[in-house]
Amino acid sequence: MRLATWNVNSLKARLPRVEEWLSTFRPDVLCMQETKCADDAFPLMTFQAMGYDGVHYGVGRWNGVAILSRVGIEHVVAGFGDGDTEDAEARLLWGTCAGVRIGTVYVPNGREVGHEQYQYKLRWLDRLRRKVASERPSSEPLIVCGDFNIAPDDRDVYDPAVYVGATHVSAPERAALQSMLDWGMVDVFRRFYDAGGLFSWWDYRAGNFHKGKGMRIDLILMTETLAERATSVLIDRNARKGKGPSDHAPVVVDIDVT
DNA sequence: ATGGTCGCGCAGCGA
Repeated sequence: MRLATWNVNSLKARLPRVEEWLSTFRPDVLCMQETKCADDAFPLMTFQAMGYDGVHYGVGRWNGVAILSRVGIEHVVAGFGDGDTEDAEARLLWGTCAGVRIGTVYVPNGREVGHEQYQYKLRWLDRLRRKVASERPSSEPLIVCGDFNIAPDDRDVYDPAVYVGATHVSAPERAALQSMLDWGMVDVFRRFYDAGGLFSWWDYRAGNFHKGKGMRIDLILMTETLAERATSVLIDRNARKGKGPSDHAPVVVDIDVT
């Protein structure tokens, strides 16, 4: 199975790039974040014409998540579906593709440390951890991928000094991510790369992409039973180049599920 | 030149 995650930063603005990318990589599953569209504006037929089924959860303008699959999508759940009051923002969507339970996540940005949005981010991450643990036993195949808005460690930012005191690197955020890893999820990218300087997001401003000033905040977490079958991972930074890119690059994993 | 970007949606905010 080839699975990818990509924060597209508006599906409407990015559709030509997404179509081009799909036809090149032909993933079995593509999880998207920040579609910024409502469900009735999701261009499902465009994807169907390319052989993909798709589900979307969004209310327009901000956030919005989607899953495309050419190996089927079943048991779709929008949001946490944990019985508590549903989050007002569309940041989480689940589906089962070829027997693998998959969640696409757009973790809140947090704005700045201590901000009300930062507290929301930490609460959201804790709720995600509980949701993940209730979704499947850690011994079973489970993938949670997307824009976590967390750089797992200092290798994942271009200059740790720049980010002292900032969101995305704070100890509580990293601890929240670590608690999911402790439960049994693997940041599969790190199974293949030890180096720093390998990023998935670069600010549009000030030519940061061309200066190599980025962060790795788009993650594919999977349970060990899948991670041990992963055969390759890459961040397609070519997708960040050229005219009209998202500020995020897709992350792709190949898993031998035969 | 002394900042430098996008997207949404039409001002200014969020990232």
